[in-house]
Amino acid sequence: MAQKNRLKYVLLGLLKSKKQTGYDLAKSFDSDIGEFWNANHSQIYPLLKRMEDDALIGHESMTVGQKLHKKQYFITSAGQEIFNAWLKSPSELDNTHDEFILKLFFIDDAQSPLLKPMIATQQKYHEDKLKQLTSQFKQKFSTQEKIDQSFGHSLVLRHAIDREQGYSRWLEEMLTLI
Amino acid sequence: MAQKNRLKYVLLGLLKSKKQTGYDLAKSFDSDIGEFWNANHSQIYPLLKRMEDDALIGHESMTVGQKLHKKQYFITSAGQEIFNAWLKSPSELDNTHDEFILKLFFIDDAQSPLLKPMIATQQKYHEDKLKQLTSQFKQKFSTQEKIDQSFGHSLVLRHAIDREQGYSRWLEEMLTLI
DNA sequence: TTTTACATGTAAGTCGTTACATGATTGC
DNA sequence: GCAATCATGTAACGACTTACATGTAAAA
Repeated sequence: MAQKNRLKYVLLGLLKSKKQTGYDLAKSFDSDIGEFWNANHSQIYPLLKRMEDDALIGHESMTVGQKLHKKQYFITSAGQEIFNAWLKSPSELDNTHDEFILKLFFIDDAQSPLLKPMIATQQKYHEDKLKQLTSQFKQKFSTQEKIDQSFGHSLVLRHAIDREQGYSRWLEEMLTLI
Repeated sequence: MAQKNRLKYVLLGLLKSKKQTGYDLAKSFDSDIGEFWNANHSQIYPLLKRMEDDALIGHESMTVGQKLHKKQYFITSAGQEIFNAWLKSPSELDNTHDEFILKLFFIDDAQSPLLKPMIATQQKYHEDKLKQLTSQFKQKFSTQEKIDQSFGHSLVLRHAIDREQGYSRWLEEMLTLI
């Protein structure tokens, strides 16, 4: 019953490249992957425990300094297997929950005074986003070598950039229609 | 604590134009608005009750045939007010949960044999989607008059079409890179 | 008459967010 | 010494999905 738990696969995917603590994993969502997936530590820690119960991951305990305990999680072969199976499985697409789009749907009148300010706010938002993504791409993928090393990541960032450009074009076009 | 409840505003928005039963509202998500928002009747019925408790909506009971009871819901002035306030409030954007993008992120190697079939599947999906959206647009907005009557809805559909076109272009470009 | 659509609910479970709670280490 | 960051958890709650449950009306 209920939902997908794709976060499980995200965590496996992140652990595939290196051993990490729950804290490290949580941080990944602030940069990198945060562009299209999110999770808080309060969701991550319990899930890591469940995944360990299912033998998809394991951990090594470490002590840093005098008494700070860390858990370095790693992926097991069973984890590798279900991750690979997931990669090969059919993909689903949940609809974006874009509140601006939702509001727009309900604005019947092209002359509504709400439209222009709403569009302006969105333009600002998506232009900022575009700038941010573009600089992120330049920073992360400055050489062909770096692209080759994280090919999928580069494609995904490229897509995010395309998406923002498309969004901006659409907003621009809207203005000509009102 | 926790989440947005934008569904409340969707229901208010739908009730703004006409009185409807819970069943009617649930059906709206199969067509129209379903393109970018979804809800099941099991979520809708309890929410309608709560909204009525909050005096945002009311209902008239009707009997169809011999004994079938219907509840025709309508929006109250309080409901109108909070709906209008929502339209004017800042909009948030939840990230798309696109499983294909997520998988792609984890594919480091441009030579991975997984890539081509994954892309092919996505191309098929988004081409079909595009065709479906295009015919929907033609059917719903065949005249300028119809566009003017549901201006926001037309813009939203246009956006969905743009999005699919952009997605397809990006997939096409990916193929040239591998 | 039989199937499809109309119509309304409840139950159980997972997902995800916000808040609560605690403590150690490192850099300034 | 103090602030920022590292580090790990739990609690409460709302959102959403899937399944269970029931019955009527209209159309084929």
